[in-house]
Amino acid sequence: MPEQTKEMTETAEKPMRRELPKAYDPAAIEDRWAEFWVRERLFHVETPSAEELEKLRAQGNDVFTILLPPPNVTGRLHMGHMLNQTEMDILTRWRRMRGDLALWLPGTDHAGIATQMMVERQLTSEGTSREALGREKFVERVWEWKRHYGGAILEQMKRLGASVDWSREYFTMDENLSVAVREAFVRLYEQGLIYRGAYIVNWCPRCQTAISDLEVVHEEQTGKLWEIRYPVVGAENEFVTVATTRPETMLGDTAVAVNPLDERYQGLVGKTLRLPLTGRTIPVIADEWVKSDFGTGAVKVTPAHDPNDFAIGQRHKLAAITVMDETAHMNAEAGAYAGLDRYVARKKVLEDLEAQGLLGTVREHVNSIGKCDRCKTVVEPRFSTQWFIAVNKEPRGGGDSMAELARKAVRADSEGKKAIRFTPEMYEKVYLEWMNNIYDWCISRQLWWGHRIPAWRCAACKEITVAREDPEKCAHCGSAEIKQETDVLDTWFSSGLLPVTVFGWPRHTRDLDVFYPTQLLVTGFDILFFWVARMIMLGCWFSQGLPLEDGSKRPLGESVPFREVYIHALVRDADRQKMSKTKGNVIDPIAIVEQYGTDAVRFTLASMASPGTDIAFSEARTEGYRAFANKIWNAARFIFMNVERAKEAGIEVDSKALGGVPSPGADAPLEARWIAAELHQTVEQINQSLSIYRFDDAANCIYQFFWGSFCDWYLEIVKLRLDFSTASAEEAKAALTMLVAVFETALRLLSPFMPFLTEELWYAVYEGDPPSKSIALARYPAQHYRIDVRDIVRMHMLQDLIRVAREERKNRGIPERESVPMLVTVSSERNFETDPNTLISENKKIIQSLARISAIRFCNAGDNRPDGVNWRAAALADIALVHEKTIDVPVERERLTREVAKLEKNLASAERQLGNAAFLAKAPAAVVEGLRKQEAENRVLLEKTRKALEELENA
RNA sequence: GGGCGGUUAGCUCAGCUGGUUAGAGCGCCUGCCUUACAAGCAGGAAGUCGGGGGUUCGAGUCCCUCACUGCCCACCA
Repeated sequence: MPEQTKEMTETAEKPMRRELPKAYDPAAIEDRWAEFWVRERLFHVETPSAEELEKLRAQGNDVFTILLPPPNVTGRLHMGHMLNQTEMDILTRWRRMRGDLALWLPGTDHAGIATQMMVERQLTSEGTSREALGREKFVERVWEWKRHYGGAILEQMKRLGASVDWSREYFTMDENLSVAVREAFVRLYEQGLIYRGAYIVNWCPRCQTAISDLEVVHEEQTGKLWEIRYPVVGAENEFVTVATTRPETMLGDTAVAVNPLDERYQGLVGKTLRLPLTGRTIPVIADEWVKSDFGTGAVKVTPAHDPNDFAIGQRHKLAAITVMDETAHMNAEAGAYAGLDRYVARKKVLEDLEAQGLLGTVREHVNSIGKCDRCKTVVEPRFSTQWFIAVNKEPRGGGDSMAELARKAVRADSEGKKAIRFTPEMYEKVYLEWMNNIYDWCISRQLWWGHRIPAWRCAACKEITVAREDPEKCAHCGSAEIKQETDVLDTWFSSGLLPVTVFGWPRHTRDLDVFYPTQLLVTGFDILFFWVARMIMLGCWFSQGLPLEDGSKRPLGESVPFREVYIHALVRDADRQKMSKTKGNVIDPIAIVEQYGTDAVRFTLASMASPGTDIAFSEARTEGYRAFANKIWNAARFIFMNVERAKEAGIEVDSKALGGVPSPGADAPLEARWIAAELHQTVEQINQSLSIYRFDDAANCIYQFFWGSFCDWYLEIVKLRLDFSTASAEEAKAALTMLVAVFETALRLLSPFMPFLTEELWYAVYEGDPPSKSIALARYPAQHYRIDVRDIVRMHMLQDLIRVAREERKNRGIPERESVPMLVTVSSERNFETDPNTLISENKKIIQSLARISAIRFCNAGDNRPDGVNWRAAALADIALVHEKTIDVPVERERLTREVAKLEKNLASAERQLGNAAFLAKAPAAVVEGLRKQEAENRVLLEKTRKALEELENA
């Protein structure tokens, strides 16, 4: 650790001296600030009283609540988290600085399967197992693990400076949240919307639990389609040939189905077949689901192992024979195959069929197979008893189903208003499409880690008792022989309730009144259905019963869990590949942060976060933004250096000028009025961009302002004003004050994007004693200075003149350090807001300094215009540099020729349009006018350039 | 099988409801250690906006079509 850093750490409160190191070293400051923000509870939000709230609203502000999508307790921070958090932090800091009551709520999710797997792995390495421990001990063990390692990701988040209210941190298995989850379950059960039943569900044989449709990922695979001949009973040489991709399941067949209209099988329906390898007999049935043109047109029906077959089985009252156990090994029903893994059994079944001559044609066949999202094991459809939420069922007594309510929340109402707005809007359609086709949600999981289902089964009457408090006896027959359901709830059930439960639901709390609905949800599309959709369903459902503050019934618009959803992109690697552990291309944000600094990484993500496109994270970009941070740092060094120098000369910056938005008067020099105008435009644009989640626009805008305008031009010009040998004390003081004020404003503007750097420099601006504890609590700049566009035009003219002069210097090979005289002929043909002569004279020093000109001589009206100089046309005037070195004729010829060609092309296009009567008649006046002006300018420029080329040839 | 995106400079991406000569960063070329910054400064080269057709006074922008590419959803054995 460098000496200075060490010293800073020791005096953490007021560490900012003005002797800043030459290069910005984020590592030297970031930890200190991250810790400071947490320790000082800077982002803690006290629930406001009614009066406070009223006051807040009276000033045009409001409550801004945002919920952190809770990462898994098992999680480590990845780039996706960092993008997500950066966006939320930018918005939260921005809203907070604008005066809103900004509450960002953090927490973690218990993540049922993931966490259980983690601990089970640990147990395995210790030579024991979940089963050996028993349920109670195992759960205690998971809690222990959670206490130990569960905070990792939030610690990383603290380090990144996320401005969340840590005092409100929650965990989805906290006591109060568990009570709420149980309440929600009981209510839904009482409303008849949670039911228990035996159906085919997706089963992961490795995790040994049911999983929902969403947790199954489909993959295309080339497999085989086998034809198997089933002999017809009573007709020795007759067969029905079925086609299947899963021959091993034939052991559980209870029928063969054909389409009722299929002529090939007309006579067979109703007949009996002998199921090979088992000897069982099964009927041939007719069902319209069967497609005659697929395979052989005859389908084996295995109700216990396929959802379609299950449906057929229901229609035809077929038995369901389960031939596999929960680990996907064949069970006793599979006879000789019992104990075999499903794929081993498949091989054996095929061999045996082959041996009996019952195997027909084998074809290649592409189909998609479902795999467990978590462990990629092939999912086995399994017939089992599970708990479901009836999302499409209307509640007793009428009303909308959960799904319908969730659709209404997103669809525009009759007045075109939407209770929840998606950005990008496209996701609204995706969401509705899904919600339109939603099936009942399987919420039971055969795990030990999670919210245990509050249902008890009576041994005596077999009835189920669901209760808020653990019951002692059966609610139906009074028997004490009751046992609690062993299953736990899907993790997403509890996280789907978060928007209400974090504020104390089911109790009607003041927090709910104040903070619900939350304003915004920022998340990736990957959990649109898992979480976003479930929150909308459950949030709308349960909050409808909560009256508003004034006691009135809560309308849908106030029932939604959030008013807006911003869906961000996926972070990919530099080659647009999805980051994954197996590919080994995962970029660890912490490693990048350590290398470039948090601010640079945040800025990278923000600047690349344009809606709709994935982010190909490139380190080159981050390197660029580290340079940007360094640029800001050095601008600060320059400013502080001048502040100190001025102090020595008895000039003090007027500190009253700081904290607002600089607004120079009409008597201020051009560059001051110009930079103020630019700053104000930047402020306006950033506020606008952030309000529509255009982080990229906002970031680019401030980058452009700070580097392109403030550093490249304003700082260079202001050096002149701070030169005490030529500038008056008054002039210097005004310039310095303006300089510091613009810089201070820029820091506040930049703060949501780069909180660390700006905090450090902001403290330094105020010599360690700023007006508030943190820049994050200062006011965000707002646009209110009346910009004079003419100042911007004037400055652009000067800049253009300087650029042309610089270019000419290069062309003539004038050494960088040498100053040369410049001749100027003002173009009287063109019309400017200010007389060009005046503009140039008044800003002579600027031109001289920035273009390294020793003296400017006006050669207007053709007088004293010397021969042998090379005239160049700038917008404001023609200029020539006096230098003995001759120009490089071939190079200059090429340049001029190119220039002429370009101008000719432009002119031709303008002329063509202006000669078009239809254009003149139909185009708006401003467009025509603009084109005319441009045409005139082009004509003059072309003439001059042609002449220059001619002179070059003659010389 | 449905649906939704994307295709603009060598690379990564902007370009709002069609309007004057299509932008940025990185990279590249040239010259500079100019007393804030070589993580810098100054200057420069570079695009027939995926192909084709249409609407329009005017198309990167709207429509049709084709190609390539990515993603989401789906119970065809």
